[in-house]
Amino acid sequence: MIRIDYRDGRPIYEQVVDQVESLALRGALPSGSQLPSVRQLAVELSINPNTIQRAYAELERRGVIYAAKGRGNFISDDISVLRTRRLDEIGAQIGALAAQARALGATDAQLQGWIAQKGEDGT
Amino acid sequence: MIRIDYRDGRPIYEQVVDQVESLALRGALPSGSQLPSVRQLAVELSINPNTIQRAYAELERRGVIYAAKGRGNFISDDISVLRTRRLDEIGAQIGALAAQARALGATDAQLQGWIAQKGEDGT
DNA sequence: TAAGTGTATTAAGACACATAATACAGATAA
DNA sequence: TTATCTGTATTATGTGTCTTAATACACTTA
Repeated sequence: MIRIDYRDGRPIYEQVVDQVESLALRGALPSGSQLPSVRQLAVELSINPNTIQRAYAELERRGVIYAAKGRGNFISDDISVLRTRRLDEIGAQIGALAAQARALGATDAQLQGWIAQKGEDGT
Repeated sequence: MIRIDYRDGRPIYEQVVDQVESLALRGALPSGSQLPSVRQLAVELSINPNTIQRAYAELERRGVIYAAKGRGNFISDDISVLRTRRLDEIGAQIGALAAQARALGATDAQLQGWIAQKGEDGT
């Protein structure tokens, strides 16, 4: 379900955070569904439980999951507001990149092409 | 000309690389123009010469500048191909972000709005 | 020759990341 | 109750990156 890429320069705990958040925001992990336990996921991914614990703590800080002592970690309700917040972040990033591109001489047509859907050209 | 932001989590040498590259690709630093010497820029920014040396080495590796032993560092010719390469990178990033946004339910109108020029609404 | 260039090396400290080994408290099923 | 799951906290250790520091050497130019 979750995969670690050791060629990726980012920390392991950050990769776990991003993947769980992505699955939750897309609805692949429904609200209330239980995540693997800290120790279990550590065994699955062959990494240290402390690293999983750090990832889960960050996910709880972001409101993506909640922890129930002795029971486990679960996907939060109110995922929709998190999805809206995430879309705002992506929009800000795209806006900044678009501004950079314009400063380098990119045309509107180029920008349009970059955000066009791929693999759905109707042929 | 170059500024270090210590609240920025990125390494100093990386900030120097990005800023010099940006100035060069925008034409603010014309081809052939001389950069501050390793020691001089280190004094200006109050950082270690080794850190500047590392930044300049990376800029040379990217083809943004070239080093002439005993003379100094200079902006490369052929900046245009670097600009094209950089635009390709930005395009790939925007494309990836756009795909993420669509997966979260973003509409075409939202995507259009994000890449629209800011501060030029003609009012 | 002297002063300024780039370049290379070695050492040290600070910090983040990850691992390892425990320990403790809460929840739950036998 | 007991056993075994859960989350959580702590301390120690190792590794790698970033940065500083102190030199040293080769090249260029006034």
